[in-house]
Amino acid sequence: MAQGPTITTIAERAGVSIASVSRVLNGLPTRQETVRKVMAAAEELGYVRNAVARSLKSRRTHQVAFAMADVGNPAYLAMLREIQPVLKAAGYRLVLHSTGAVVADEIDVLHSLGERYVDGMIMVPLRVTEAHLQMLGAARAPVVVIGSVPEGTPVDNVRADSRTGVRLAVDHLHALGRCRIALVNGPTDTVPGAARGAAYREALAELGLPYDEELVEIGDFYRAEGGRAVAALLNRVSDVDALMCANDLIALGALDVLRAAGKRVPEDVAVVGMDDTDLAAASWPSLTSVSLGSAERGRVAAELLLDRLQDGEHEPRVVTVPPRLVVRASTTPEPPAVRDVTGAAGQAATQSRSTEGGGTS
Amino acid sequence: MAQGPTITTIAERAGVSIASVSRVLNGLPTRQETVRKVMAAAEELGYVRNAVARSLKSRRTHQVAFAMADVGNPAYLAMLREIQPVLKAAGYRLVLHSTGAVVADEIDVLHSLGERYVDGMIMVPLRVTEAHLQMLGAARAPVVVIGSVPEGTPVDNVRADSRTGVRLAVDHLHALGRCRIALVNGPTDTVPGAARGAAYREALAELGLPYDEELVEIGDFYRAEGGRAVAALLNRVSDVDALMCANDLIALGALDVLRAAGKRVPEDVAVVGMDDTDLAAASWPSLTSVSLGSAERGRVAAELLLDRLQDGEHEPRVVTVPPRLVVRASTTPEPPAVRDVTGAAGQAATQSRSTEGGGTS
DNA sequence: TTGTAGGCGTTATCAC
DNA sequence: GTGATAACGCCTACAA
Repeated sequence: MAQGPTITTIAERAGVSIASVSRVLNGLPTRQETVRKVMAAAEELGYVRNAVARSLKSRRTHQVAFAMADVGNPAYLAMLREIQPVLKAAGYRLVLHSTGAVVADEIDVLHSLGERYVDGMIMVPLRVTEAHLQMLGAARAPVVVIGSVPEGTPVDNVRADSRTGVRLAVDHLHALGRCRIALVNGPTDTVPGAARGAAYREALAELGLPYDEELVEIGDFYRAEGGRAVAALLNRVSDVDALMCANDLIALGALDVLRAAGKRVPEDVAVVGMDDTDLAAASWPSLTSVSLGSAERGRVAAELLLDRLQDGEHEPRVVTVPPRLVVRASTTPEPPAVRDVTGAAGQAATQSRSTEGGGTS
Repeated sequence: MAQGPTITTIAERAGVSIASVSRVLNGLPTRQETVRKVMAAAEELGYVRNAVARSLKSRRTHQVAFAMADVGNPAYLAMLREIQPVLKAAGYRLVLHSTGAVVADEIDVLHSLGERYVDGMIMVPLRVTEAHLQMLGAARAPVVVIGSVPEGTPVDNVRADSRTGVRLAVDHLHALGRCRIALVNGPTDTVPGAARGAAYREALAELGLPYDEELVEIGDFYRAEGGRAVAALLNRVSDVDALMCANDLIALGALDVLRAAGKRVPEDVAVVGMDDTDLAAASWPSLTSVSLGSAERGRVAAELLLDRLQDGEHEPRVVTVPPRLVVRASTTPEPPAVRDVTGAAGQAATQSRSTEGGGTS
């Protein structure tokens, strides 16, 4: 781990100036003889260009940050899986930020954008506060936000359509003859929690079903918490025949609790999750879930950012990714060979790439 | 997105030299009056220090790279989830590299270490070639390898114990009265594939069971491939009563195929996976799996790297993480409340943190 | 074609 | 205490 060689070292070794070395290294027109000498010296010394020095000069790091609440969340991982190859193909490295659910940390990450160690950022805020908007307005590098921001925020924005998503699910349950459809939600002060709560209410109204507060339970977006919430719900209301869960983890918790309680799924209680993560297809029974296009949102975000990194100046763009209902065993006893129902008529085919494996020694 | 202010801008604004600005910013002893002026100017200008320039000077980027074959692989993700918080707590950012299964890409990543855009690296090579060893020997920054490298390789090394892991699984199956235990493996020219193949053979020998080539099927480490391999196997051999799968994805594929073939799991065929990913607990039936301590290996690797980044020079260290058999429904009809069997007597409690959730709008 | 020199934004070593 | 000034490693006018 000795001190690595620099262009100066090479210059001395080759008996030329550092300017010539730089030229050769960058493929600028140079005499053959010089090229040979420099290349030889570089080779012998095992020279590798210093990316930091180069960035200082060029003002480009070829790095992009991805900031989300939690690396362990399968929905974010689905985004990550799409973002990574897109950026890599364009010659960018991906820097990960896991902020926890702490708003201050998100602001901090946004602040650190100013340190210029990345050329841009993709961010999935859990809550969007005034402080967020202020930082976004003052950002010194392009930012793409996954999740809705108010009109006029000067960043590109990739949205899911929770509203339609929840409606697809509720319609599906209703069509199966379910009338006591409960909502198991996460905290309502989060962006997704709020959206899904409102959408649930709307969907019921559209179907002419009454909104019953008894049928709404707030927990958190985790499996254990979801289970607890469902237990509380069942304890309170006895005639629930369907659970609309605000994400897949909650839904898995629901399955755990229902099984323990001796309820059959879907005969006694049908269950729908959200995000359509890998866990949905693997669960027991397999889980009907609303895909909000995590993978596609990630891919689109990466593409928007790359575009912005190249061109620079357009108006802020907003892209909304349509949801899809993926029907599995938790709502229909005989899973109909994975039927898909698309939310927006004939929209972009959200190709959720199959999870790949690989051993580890 | 105007040109950001630098210490020079601040110096002018505050009417002092850049040296003083730097001192104030770094908390070095300075007169109160000067401190005030500089802070005020910095505040007004919204100054954020340039990480690149700072790195050039300090020769530290406060970044660490994590390189693996595929961001989509749950085993690597388990590592990632542990690595990230450890590094973050120590003030490091994580740069992700997904190399695909391509050896050349791994070498390339190792090469890029020389660009000094990170202070160190954690790598999980799928194969370990001569080229790998050469690059590792010449590395200009500390590297920790997850997966076995030959004695004498000058890097810290965190290993799983496939051998014991496979033995735990095979013993378990044998104890359940299974005698025709098949192996569904991934490519045998990979580190894990080779290790698991050899371990299977050993485990049978120890139990006095015959090694039957008919019972070994090679596919790949993915769900679909695993399914195909199992189909081929069942087609060839009719009396298989247990499947030892080289990872969880293969095992899930096996469950798919067995179900389609009308075989009951575990009554007709017992199934064991490896890596104990989130998918194992969520699957249908839930999957008995050998945990090779992905999470712990990640955490240990991060700690070794941090230690090396601070101190610098010790001898290369080797840490082996013990496997655990996690028994679930795919081998015992009545899952015994998730019984754990530890591979090494009373070893470090591999605390596999429960996957956390979170909604996304 | 090639070399000299200045600058990217910081930090750190000097004299003052 | 503070202010010039020299690095850090690279790129690039501009001159030769």
